[in-house]
Amino acid sequence: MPEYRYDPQEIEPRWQALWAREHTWEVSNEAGAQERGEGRSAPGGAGAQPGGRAFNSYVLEMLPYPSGEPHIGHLKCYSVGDAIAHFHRRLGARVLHPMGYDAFGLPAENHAIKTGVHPRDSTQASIASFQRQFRSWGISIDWSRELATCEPSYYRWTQWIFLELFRAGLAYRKEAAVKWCPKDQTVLANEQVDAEGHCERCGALVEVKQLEQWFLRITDYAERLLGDLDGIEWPENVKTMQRNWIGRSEGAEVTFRCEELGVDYPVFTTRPDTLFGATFFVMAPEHPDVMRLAGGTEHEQAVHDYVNHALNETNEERGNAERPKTGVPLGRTVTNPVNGEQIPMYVADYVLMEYGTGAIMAVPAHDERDHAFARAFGLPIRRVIEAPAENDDLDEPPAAAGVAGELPYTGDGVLVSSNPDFDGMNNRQALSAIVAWLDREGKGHASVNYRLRDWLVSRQRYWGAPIPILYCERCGMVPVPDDQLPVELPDIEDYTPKGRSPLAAAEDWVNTKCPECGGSARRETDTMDTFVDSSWYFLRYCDARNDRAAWDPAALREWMPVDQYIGGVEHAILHLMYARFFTKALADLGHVDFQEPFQALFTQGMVTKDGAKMSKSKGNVVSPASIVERVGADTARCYILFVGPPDQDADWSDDGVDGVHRFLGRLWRLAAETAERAGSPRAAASPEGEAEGALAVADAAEGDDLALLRKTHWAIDKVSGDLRRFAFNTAIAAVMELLNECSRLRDSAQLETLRFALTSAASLLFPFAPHVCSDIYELLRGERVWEQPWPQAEEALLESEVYELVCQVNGKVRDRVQVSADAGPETLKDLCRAAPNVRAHVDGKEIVKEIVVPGKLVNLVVR
RNA sequence: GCCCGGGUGGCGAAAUGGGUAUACGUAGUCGACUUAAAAUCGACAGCCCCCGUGGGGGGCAUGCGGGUUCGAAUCCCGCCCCGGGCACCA
Repeated sequence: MPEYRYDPQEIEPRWQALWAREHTWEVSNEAGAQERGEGRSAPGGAGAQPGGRAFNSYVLEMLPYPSGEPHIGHLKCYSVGDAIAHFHRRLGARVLHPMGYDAFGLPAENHAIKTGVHPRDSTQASIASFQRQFRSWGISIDWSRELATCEPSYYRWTQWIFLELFRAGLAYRKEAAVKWCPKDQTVLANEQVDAEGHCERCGALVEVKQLEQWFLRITDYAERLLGDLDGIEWPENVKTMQRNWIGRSEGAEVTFRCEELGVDYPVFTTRPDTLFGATFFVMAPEHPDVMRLAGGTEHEQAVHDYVNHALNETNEERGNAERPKTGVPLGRTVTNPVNGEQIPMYVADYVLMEYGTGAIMAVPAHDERDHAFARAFGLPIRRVIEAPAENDDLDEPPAAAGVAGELPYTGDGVLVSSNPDFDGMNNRQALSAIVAWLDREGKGHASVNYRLRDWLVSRQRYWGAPIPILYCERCGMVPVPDDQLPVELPDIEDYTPKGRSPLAAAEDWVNTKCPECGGSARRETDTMDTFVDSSWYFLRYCDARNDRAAWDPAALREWMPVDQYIGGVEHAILHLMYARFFTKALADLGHVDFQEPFQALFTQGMVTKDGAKMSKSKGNVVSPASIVERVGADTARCYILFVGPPDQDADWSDDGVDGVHRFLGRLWRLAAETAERAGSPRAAASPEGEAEGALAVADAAEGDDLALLRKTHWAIDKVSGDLRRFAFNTAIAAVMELLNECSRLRDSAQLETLRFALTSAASLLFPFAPHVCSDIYELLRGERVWEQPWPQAEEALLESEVYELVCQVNGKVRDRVQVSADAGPETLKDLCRAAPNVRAHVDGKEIVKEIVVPGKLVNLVVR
């Protein structure tokens, strides 16, 4: 017998070449279009589509940001996604599984600043490297739909969407505070400012500057973004993160009036029940009225200094809730609308301009922050809620609400020292009553507030999609007409930002004609946040080569929403929220007819080395290319899925990789030897009826043949179930068990049985190790495994006519006996009592209870 | 501080609805093949104790302490540790 050597370096390129040559993983839109109206259905399970009718499935991994080479996290993400894509195909789906690149962004631009290499060139080089490696991993991608967000043919439509949002009032300009380096004369991204507030490049103290910025009105969608989370199959932790980010709070808006200036100041509060305990009023340093209020008072200078200082603090400093409260009086008072009291006004940095109205009523008795401020400034603290007497019943307040007698008390209780109408009332009832009263008096109303802020999308950067807006001296802000899109990014020499976007220096490009009046106009020089590019790419894949529209609605109807989205949990908030927002906005504009882009989401865990995140500085980076070169892509992919549950972090171990490599080698060698023995050489297509042949074996099977058949069907059942719950690690373990059984019985079982078992192993392992399994399937059957339906487990072979009954005494296993599968409870009890070691433990004692779990165990309770 | 994950052999892990804890893989030990090694193949293997040639028996083990149950890694209560997210959001 010849010696067989498993050689992935020979096997893998051979199959990759075939898939490329035959465009195996490409799907057209037309075929599906004919089936439209059949109703889409998720692959609920093998045989979910009786009659084998094709259904559509869109399997998508988050598109990579092409920088350098793919890392191990990419390998994990695409190994998971490809396994799902293959599984869906074999269940009968037409699978859309595309690839693209999130190709605009800061790293390429910073690289350009350092080296002068155009971002387009470095990005293109990186994309080439990603393409090469994805092909070398054998990922089943429909390359005909490939895209990069930096191509004009793509960002033309990014710009079109921006203008659609603009025309709908969802994109707008507003002054906003940005980080500004006075020495470099440039706007800085938050990441470019160090913890102490210095410019990363020159070390100068960074200032805050108000500049006109572009925003997208995502806050209009807060309620829908929150509510629609209930209808999608996402991990609970991701939903929770989005809910927290949206941060819905119910409460009331209440108006406090400054009589001296005759100005009303509304505040938002979640606790209108504590209104009678408001003893002062605080405004954020950014509040536009602060200087006007302090003007002419003895505090004017102090307020000026305080505000200046506060505005120049870093987010880290401002955000630290632990540090002592600071602030200064404004020298004015406002009227508390519920009792007419004049309460003093302050400015303090613990109040945020971005939330609510930028001003708060302070209730020091029932809010920890207000309490701390009142203590620091010697302000009155008035208790208006009395905690329930004692925690002597089940309704004890949560520990977080504080101890009953102490202040601040944030729990529930009974209103006191408020007003005869409300005193004695439970605070939750009083809350509604007070809001109703405010409403009647015109002094307030119920209100909902969100933590979510509008999305700042303009960047003073070069390597992004230009914002397609013109500024005409006569007509003002003018959108670039659709027929003039894309607004192409001009080539420039100097990428360093100088006060404005680097694009501002391209005078020829900036100066243009107004499409409305023909007069001179200037282009917007800011570019878009790269998150805009990635907020709609999944739509473009459905119709990637359309040059007349962003997509044909029919194409979206065929594929959207994405059936299974896969990516890192680090995108739980921003990308996934923005993509949902775009989808809803586009639905409102009539461009799509669904509300959620991603029906199901899977978030994969991180891959670490020696327990630490891989990083160049730590020198613990494992490069996928080196692994593939050493042991092949099948091993790399299987290992990353075998090492543990894919949603959890996994630590890379070279020993583990070798183990999986040995396993694939054993499988391939045994298959090759078996093929040789069976005289079924490669490419000589085997005769019809192979599967029936195996079944014929099943009918008559006994002994080792039956054992091997049973193991095979057990594995089919196990892997099918495991794939549905993303338990790839146990699926692979099940195929390992099957192979171990094959090895054990290789000489005692019939050749046909062995061939059937190995064919099944290859079929089941194919979603994880496509090359070697294609090779094995061809060796044993002369057929293409990816064209075969997913195997079905025979019910009859999943059950055995005997099993091992566990015999327990007082819950401890004392013996095991072989019993017939159809034995009744009484028989089982008898057999258990008769077991030798059970008798030893029962002897001389009284059996008080007998528990029977048919198919599993009998437990005798003795005294 | 708040909200999520997680804690099981030397290591990665499994146990899918309360029912045989430790599947599978690693590293390890022993054996076969070999002049030798690697590779490959086969066997053993949670910890402790007892009897014994083979083999068998008992006790203890799923972060810690309680509880529910015939029976708990799994459910409940109270803690400890590790990782992640949010964090002055009124």
